[in-house]
Amino acid sequence: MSDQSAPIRLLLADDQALVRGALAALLSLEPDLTVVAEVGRGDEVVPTALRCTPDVALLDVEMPGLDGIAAAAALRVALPTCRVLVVTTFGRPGYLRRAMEAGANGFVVKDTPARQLADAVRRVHAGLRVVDPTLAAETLATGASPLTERETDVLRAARGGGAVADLARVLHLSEGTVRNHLSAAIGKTGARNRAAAVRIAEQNGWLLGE
Amino acid sequence: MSDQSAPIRLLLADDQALVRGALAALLSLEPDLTVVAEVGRGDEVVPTALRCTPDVALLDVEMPGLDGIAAAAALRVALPTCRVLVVTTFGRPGYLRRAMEAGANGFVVKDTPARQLADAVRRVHAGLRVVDPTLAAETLATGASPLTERETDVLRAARGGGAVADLARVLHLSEGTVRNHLSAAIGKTGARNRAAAVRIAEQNGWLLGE
DNA sequence: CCCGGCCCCTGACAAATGTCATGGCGGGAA
DNA sequence: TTCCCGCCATGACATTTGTCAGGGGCCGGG
Repeated sequence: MSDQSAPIRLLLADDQALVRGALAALLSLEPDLTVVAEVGRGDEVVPTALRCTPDVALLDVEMPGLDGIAAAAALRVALPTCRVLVVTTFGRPGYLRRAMEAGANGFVVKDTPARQLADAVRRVHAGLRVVDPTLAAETLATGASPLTERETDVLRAARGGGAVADLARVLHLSEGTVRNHLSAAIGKTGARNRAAAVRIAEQNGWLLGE
Repeated sequence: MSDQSAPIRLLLADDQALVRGALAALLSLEPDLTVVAEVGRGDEVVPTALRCTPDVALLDVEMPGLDGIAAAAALRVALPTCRVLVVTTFGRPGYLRRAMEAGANGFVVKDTPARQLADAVRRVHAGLRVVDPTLAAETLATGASPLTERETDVLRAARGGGAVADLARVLHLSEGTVRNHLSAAIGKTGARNRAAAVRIAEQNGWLLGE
């Protein structure tokens, strides 16, 4: 397709070097695609993109430095001509929502067939939106996070498995306040446990952002 | 290398279709390697291998049906001529240990550079062992799991975040017994929490096997 | 044979956790 | 402005959790 025009320039961002390289190999098989840059950290996306001016950036969500959603948002303002395709391991409903709000043009889960990736890239480059339909439905069903900002903070801090006293110290809050927020989060998630609440919130992608 | 002899036949097992396909593309670039089969589930490894008779099998650890370690062990007896290279996302010390005990010939983490993968495959095919040196050291340091079988069971069941009563029901144990096992596990892991104990055990790869 | 390890259970206790009622503070919507 | 609503905080309470000290039964090695 369109072999006569200039190839689509790609930037790959994934923290696992092996899959990064493998994706590069896969996409390089297509004559109309070229990988012009690869990075392994979220905070390298914008600097590298400014240097290499890719047409499309493929961003993983789970990355050190800066998560893929935040990187997408930053890239949006730094290089508006560059389309963003988020490629992630987990089909967390919240991820899709956040990615779209951050201005991503497409969202692909890593267990879609390999052949479809190149098409997704072309679609995104053409200005179309690409979204996994199953995931889209699930996202609509799950809805946005019911958690308040502090509740999210507390839940995030609780992931490590620390006691209330620890969380209070880290968050500069009273122990009672922490317990209140936790209780609220437990109620909203429908869990009966702090641990279960963390798990549920995580699965829904409500705990993004460090 | 050795373009004149028959190419090395490969089987790929990874639950994420995209990385599976990408790895296939990457390895197919090498003239002396051929991908003869791809599967997305652990329990498909042996049947497919018997049909396709690969020389080397690349197995992910996290897979539905059967984890990569168990698949490696099964493959070992079903098709002894086939070498096994475990390729995994997480450098859990316990994974490496278990993989070696299961008869794997090599162990590669997914954030090693892409170029090294083909070499690893060739080394394994030549009968050599391939192991990430950093991870090997860490494995030696961490040692085998100190957890007893029941302690492991209880900890596994506790991942969901259920209360003691729930675990007791699932495991057909008294609540007191569950608490005792949990307490022991907490002590051995050095945690001060059930949740933290689960986290630590998981990170060390002590919770494998459904 | 006896000892030690693992397993299962009991009962009791201290500590952590989850819930509730209550109240003050601030900002945004009606 | 008034009235929510989120946020922070207290204190009190019931429940859950983690710990400890027991007690049995089953093995396998010294």
